[in-house]
Amino acid sequence: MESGRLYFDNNRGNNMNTFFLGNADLGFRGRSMMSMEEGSKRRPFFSSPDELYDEEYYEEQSPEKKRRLTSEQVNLLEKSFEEENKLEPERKTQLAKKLGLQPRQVAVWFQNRRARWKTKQLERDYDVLKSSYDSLLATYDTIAKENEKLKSEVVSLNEKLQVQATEMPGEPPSDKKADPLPVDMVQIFSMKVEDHMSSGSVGSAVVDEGSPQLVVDSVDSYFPADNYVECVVAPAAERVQSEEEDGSDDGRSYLDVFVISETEQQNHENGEGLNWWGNMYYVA
DNA sequence: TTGTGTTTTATTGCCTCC
DNA sequence: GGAGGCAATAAAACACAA
Repeated sequence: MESGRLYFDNNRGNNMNTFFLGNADLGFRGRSMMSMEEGSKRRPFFSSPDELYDEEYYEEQSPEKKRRLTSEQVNLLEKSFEEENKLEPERKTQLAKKLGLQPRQVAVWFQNRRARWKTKQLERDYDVLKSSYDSLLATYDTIAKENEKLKSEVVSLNEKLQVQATEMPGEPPSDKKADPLPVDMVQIFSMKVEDHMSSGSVGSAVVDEGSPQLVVDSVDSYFPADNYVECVVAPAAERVQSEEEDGSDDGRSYLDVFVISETEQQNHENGEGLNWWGNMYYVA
C-alpha cells in the first residue's frame, strides 16, 4: 500500500476529528483501529433526525466507532449522486461542508454508492437477458413441436402413398423415379429452411395460386439451415393421358411431386441423372 | 437473548491518468 | 509521483427468526 495515506474519522458528537495513518505494515487495518471490548449502545436503524442527533448517544461512543450517516445526510448525498455520480474535488468539498463530514467520507460514500449502483445494474441486465432467453426458448419449443407434428404428417402421407402404389399395378413408382423431368412442365419453388423457421406461419409452404392447392413440406428438418430444398411439382402426364384414354376421370388432378437436394438440382442442370426421392401425391 | 444474514461505512492494494 | 477510481474485504450496525 502507499504509505502515508491519511484517513479521517469524523466525530460529529463532540466536533472532534480523529486522524488515522493507514499503514498495513504497522498493522493498522479495520478492526485494529478500534477497541473491540467497547460496549455498544444500539440505536434503531430507522431513527428520526432528532434521535440521530441525540447527544447522549454520540457522547457515549468511542471517537473511533464507525457511525452511520443520518437520513438527512444520506438524502442529500443521494440527490447529489442522482445529478452526477462522479465527484469533482470542488463538489466534494462543498458537500462535505454542507453535511458536516470529511471530504474523504463523502468520497468514500460516492465510491460505495457507485459500487451498489453497478451491482443493481448488473441485476437489471441479468433480468433483461433472462426474459429475452425465456422468450427465445418458448419460441424454440413451439417450433420444435410444430416440427414434430409435420414430421408425423410426412410419415402418414408416405404410408398413404405406399397404399396407393400397391393399388396401381403396372405403374411401379420406381419407373417414374427414373424418368427424366420434362422441364417445360414443371413449376419450381424454393423454400429456405431458415426462413421457414423464422416466419410467423410455422409449417407448410403452399404452391402458388395458379397451382393446385398442394401442401408441401420440406420433408424433414434435417437439412442444414442454409441449404435450399427444391420441391418440383409436375402434372402426372402419364396418368392424365391414361384417364383420357379410358374415360376414368375421377375428378382428381394428379401431380408428381419430387423433392431434390440442391446438389441434385445442380446435377440436373448439368444434364446429369437425378436421384429423385419424392413420390406421387394427389389432391382432390 | 443469541445466532445469522444483510447493509453500510471504511480500508487496502492495485491500476490508470495526467 | 500524486490523485482518484475500483475491486475486494473488514467490521460495525442493524434486522429478524428461533
